[in-house]
Amino acid sequence: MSYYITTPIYYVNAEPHLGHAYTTVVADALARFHRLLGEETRFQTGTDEHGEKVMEAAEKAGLPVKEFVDRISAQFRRTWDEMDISYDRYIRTTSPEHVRVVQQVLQKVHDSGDIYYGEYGGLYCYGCETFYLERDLIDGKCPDHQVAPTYIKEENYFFRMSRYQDWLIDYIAAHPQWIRPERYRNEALAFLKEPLEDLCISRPRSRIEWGIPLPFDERYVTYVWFDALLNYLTGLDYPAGEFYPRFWPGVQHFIAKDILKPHGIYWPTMLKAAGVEPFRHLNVHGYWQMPQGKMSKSLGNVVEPGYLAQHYGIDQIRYFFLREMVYGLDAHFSEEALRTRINADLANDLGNLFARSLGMAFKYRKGVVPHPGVPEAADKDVAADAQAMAADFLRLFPELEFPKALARVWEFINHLNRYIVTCAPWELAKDPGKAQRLDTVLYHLLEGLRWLAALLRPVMPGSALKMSEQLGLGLSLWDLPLSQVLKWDRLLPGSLLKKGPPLFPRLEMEEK
RNA sequence: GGCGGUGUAGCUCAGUCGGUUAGAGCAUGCGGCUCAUAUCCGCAGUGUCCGGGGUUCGAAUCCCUGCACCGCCA
Repeated sequence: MSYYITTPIYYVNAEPHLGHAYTTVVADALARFHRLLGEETRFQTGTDEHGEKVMEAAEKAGLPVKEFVDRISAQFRRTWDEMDISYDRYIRTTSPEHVRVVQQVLQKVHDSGDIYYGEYGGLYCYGCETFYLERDLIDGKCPDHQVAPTYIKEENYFFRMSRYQDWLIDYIAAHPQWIRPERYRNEALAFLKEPLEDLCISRPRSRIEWGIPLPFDERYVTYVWFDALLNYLTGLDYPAGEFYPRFWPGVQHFIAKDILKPHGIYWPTMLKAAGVEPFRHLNVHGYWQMPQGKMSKSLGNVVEPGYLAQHYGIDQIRYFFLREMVYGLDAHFSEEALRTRINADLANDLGNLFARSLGMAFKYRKGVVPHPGVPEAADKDVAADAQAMAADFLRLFPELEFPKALARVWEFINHLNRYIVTCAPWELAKDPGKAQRLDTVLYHLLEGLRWLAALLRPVMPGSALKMSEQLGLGLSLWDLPLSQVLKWDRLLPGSLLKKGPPLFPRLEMEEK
């Protein structure tokens, strides 16, 4: 089974914020997870660069459109690089490959009769890029922009989305997990209770130039969503490239709830019309609620991922994202909550466990992994719990149950901390007759840490690597599929540990 | 206006098919340890499970209703 993991391509009319970062980190963690299991994995992100709003944003910035999109797209890419995002491909909708794919699909759907030419007149808001009905207006103005829309009548091309309504309803009904979590599946079904209208997929060039020309009518460019969604096919070099048959339809799309409609309705019907199998899952997540309410520029509470990463550390942010938000639900964001997680979970529990374990190994055994003796009950408990933790983690992670998966890992961390107190190695060290017992305890501790490093790799890649280095793990204990790494007693007695700075420095809570 | 969700400890949340004294983490208080990043371990709590009514031997859980907040659609 192969995994094709995607984030949305982010719209370049605004700079990267917390929400973009969350989607991207989740997708990255899952991609790393599948790679670790030795599964064929491909992960992609990128930017969506056409449409009227982008033109406007460029104008506002006083830049030629191309220059503007280059700049913002690069900014997104830099942010992901700073956050250790392991994308295999970075898609831009202005790239020639993408333009080619969009035109091919349009032509195909046109040829098969699912695109027709028609006339549409209505009240159009340029800000929303949408036609409005009288009843939707507030005081005759667009509800979002407070601007009176203009009546325009124009001829356009329409995609016969309505033709696939029943098919889509049946497909959703037959595949309960297809759109997940369930609340969003229900929302998609709610859309479909009303008759589906055909989708207007063109914009006249007289009005907007910044888009992909329709292959069958040069007077028009493609509607930005029809263009953007196809990036998922471009990323596999559809239709002739080698990736397409390898990775389609094993697709895991990750999106935030605001773009459920395009992904849950437009996209599957587009695929159906183009003769392409549906994706495997659409994974929809919620919003980060800010302390002052919704995140918005006017409130000045937009959080930049780059700032967080620099201030608190990449892995700290990644951990927080996955631990604090139940996938699919909204969650609260605050720097205070972040600091609390960092100190309580990372510095105190995990970081300190790691430091005290290695500290004792150096103090009592000169940094050499000892040979374990015959295990006692407490030791066997540790080994058994490690196995149980791994089993739970491996089950929960692909179900997107990140908080549960991590909480389970932390149960094991607590177990190891308790194990230390119970066995009291500092007492054993005082009695030469208990040398072998001390060896056994230290070995079990270090071996437990090795399992932690292995499992935390998708979540905190940088820290996991530091752990593996300090544990003296060679490539044979690290760069292998998890199934081979996760075997108790694999840590090699006699191998050398390495000292290092604290994995997760404790933050002072007073400072702000 | 229609549909849906949420409401549980000071805070953030878990509570499967209805079944003993309703749970976790953080914060708080007390005790223990000294290997460790003043960390760790143990103990202690505290609750009108949003209000009201109903079904049931038994309701945080099911039904009705009211309130509050949120989302989607129109």
